[in-house]
Amino acid sequence: MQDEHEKSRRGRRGIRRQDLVDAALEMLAAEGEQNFSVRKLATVVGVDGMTILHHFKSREGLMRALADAMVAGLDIERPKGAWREILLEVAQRYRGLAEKYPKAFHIVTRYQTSGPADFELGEMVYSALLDAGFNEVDAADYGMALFTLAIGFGVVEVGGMLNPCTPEELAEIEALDPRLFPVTRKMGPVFATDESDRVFEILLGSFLDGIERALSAAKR
Amino acid sequence: MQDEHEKSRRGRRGIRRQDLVDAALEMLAAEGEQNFSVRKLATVVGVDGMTILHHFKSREGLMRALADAMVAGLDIERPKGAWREILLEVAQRYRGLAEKYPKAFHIVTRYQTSGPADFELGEMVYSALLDAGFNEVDAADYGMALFTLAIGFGVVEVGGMLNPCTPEELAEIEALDPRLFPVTRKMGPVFATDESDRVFEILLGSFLDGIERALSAAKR
DNA sequence: GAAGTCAAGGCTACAGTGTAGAAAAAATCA
DNA sequence: TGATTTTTTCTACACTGTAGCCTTGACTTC
Repeated sequence: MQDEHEKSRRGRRGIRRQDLVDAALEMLAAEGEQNFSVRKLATVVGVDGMTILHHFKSREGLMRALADAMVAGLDIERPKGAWREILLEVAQRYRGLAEKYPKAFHIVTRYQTSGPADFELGEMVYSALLDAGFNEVDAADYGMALFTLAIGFGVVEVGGMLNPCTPEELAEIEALDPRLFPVTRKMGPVFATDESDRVFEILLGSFLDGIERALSAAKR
Repeated sequence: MQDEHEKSRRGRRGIRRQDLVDAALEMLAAEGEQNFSVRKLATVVGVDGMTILHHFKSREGLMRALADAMVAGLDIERPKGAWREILLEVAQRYRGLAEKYPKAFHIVTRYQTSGPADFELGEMVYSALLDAGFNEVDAADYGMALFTLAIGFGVVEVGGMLNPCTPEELAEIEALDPRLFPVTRKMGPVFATDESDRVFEILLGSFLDGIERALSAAKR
């Protein structure tokens, strides 16, 4: 917290905190949280394991730093467009982040308590909603809904739920009793196609349309 | 998998698989994944740790069983109402499940690959969407969107992002530069209120409205 | 310059973890 | 009965996060 402005300071052996975060993020995204360990990271970076813990207090402290680094990596420059473009951009960036760190993105939900961690991001979204015509209470609710939608979708997507059915899963569906599960059996082939883009479009589109409807209802 | 139909069979020492799952779920929900261990569970149940691993092959196998047990615990009886009531019910049940197991719900996203694990749940949702007038492709997409929305919201909510701001977080907001973050500062008091119900309502409401719009557009 | 202060970084030790494999005990089958 | 399979336990091993103590270097202060 207090040394937020001197991230690039390096110690005696040239260890920059940012380098540790970058290497940790790469390893975490590649191997997953279960196979990630402080000691493995240490050998990759070439330092003693305890050095890393000295920088982040604990494994959990490191994880928290990684979550912060990820949302900081969104780096959205404030766009000039209307509120709809802004919100769309934010959601797409979150999705891109999830796809960039498939096995690491879920930790964002664990350490991001009470709203967006990045204040610039929040300022951008909430001011867009106020400009659109919401009062402060509604702007807060719809803004939180956007972050919830974006992050929630990302977690579910990288969790694999939107992946096309594997042949084994498809076989499992086709082994179902057609009298008990007629619909699921009939739709089997559809589940074998990639639906993720369409699901994202449906969820975000209906949410943005819902905003428009709420705005026009308020003006009336 | 192969002994799905004989869950209540008990071995020499009267250990039922379901008892292990129940105890594990309770411990996991109470202590969180980080503080959960197979050995701790074993001492609580009163057996050797390796006995549990024999039943579930590995820690990951146990976790997978817990994820399955959670979605099985949704136990939604097929309601008679229109599609809108059915989808609303499913989403609310998922939210209730997340709130029942706050520290455990996120594992659902990790092991639930390619659609809802519970085929009865899927059959219910997809047939409702077909009855509403969707073709099979659209029904699949909108159904997946519902599960994504429900599970994603649950994960974000139990992660704490929708909790009201704590006094410390509020102080942090009020310490921001008013020239750089005018909106965020002005909205501080709003963030200190509980927005979770409203966010759920907004997201689910606009999604269901989006379905209605898509249906009427298709009929035209 | 010298002395003192403090953070960076490394070493060791410890309790706890998941897992593999062998062994014992009970249940099941012939 | 005897043979075999499954359940349960035991033992051992590599690995984990963490605490405490140490050395080293950079910095401040006189």
